[in-house]
Order: sequence, then C-alpha cells, then structure tokens
Amino acid sequence: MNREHCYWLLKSEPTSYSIDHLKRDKKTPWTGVRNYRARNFMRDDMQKGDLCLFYHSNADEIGIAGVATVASAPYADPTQFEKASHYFDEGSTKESPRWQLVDIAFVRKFSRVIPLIELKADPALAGMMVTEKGSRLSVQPVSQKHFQHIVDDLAD
DNA sequence: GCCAACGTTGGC
DNA sequence: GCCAACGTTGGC
Repeated sequence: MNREHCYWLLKSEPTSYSIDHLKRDKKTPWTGVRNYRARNFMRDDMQKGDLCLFYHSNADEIGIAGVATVASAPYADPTQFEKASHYFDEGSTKESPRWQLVDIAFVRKFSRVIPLIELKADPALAGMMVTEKGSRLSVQPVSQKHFQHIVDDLAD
C-alpha cells in the first residue's frame, strides 16, 4: 500500500479492553484479530509509528476514545497457539502462522469520547469507513484528512 | 434484546 | 465454485 495510509482505526470493546487499559499498560499486543482483511492491514500495511484512532464499540459511549500508535513490526499472534485461549486456532502452525499482529502503544486519551453519531453527522468525515452502516471491520484505514479533523477539531 | 449486515462453513 | 445455513458484530 502507498504511504498515504499511515492512519488507522482500531475497534475494541471497552469492557474487555479500553483506552484506560492501554493507558495503564502503555503497550499491548493487539491479540485476537481473526478477520483476514484486518490481519492483512496489520501484517502488510502498518508501520511502526503509524497513528491509530482508538474506538470503543458495543459500549455505553460508542465512539473514538483516544489515540494509539503502532509500536512493533508484525509478528505471529501468540494466542493462536494457546489451547486454552478463546483465540486458539488449531489450523495454524508455528511454521506458518495464520494470524499476525502488531504491538499498540498508548498516545493519548481524549477528554471525551467523540460519539459515533457525531462522526456520522460531520460532513468533513463523509466516506469514513466507521460511519458507514454495517461496517464491522475491526482494523480500518483512515485518511489523513479525517484523522487530522478528528484530532484537531473534534478532540479537546 | 433485537436484528441487519457481514464473514465463514460445508454440502452439493 | 455456488450458495444456504449458521455464527458474529455491533448499533440501536
């Protein structure tokens, strides 16, 4: 992919892993992605230092909660080999791991969660993937224009 | 809790 | 390789 896409959006359910968890941990492996498009973005297109919008899904406050950054090169998701893990994949092998991830590091938490409804209503964000109906992809590319608008104009 | 939109699986 | 059935995501 061209380097136009150095911005991303990562979805997480805050009851399992929120921006506050990331703030506490500073850095975490982004485990459990089991969608091929999402994996391909992490494996093929993300580069260390890329910025990511941290999105809270399935929550009381649905929307963008802060910013994270890509903090590693891609590597095999260890949970795919852990039999006890919810993310165990018996079809994957160490020789040829099916699932790849990157580490994500905390950058900042917004003073408010920018609500999805506000993103949808903002003409400057027209075409942004997360605002489209039925957009289930958990790792999404974000244009620089949309990223800047959110960070500069909508966040505190 | 409902259900629409997706993604995956598996029979053929 | 098609597509119906099923499972999951995630907003509402």
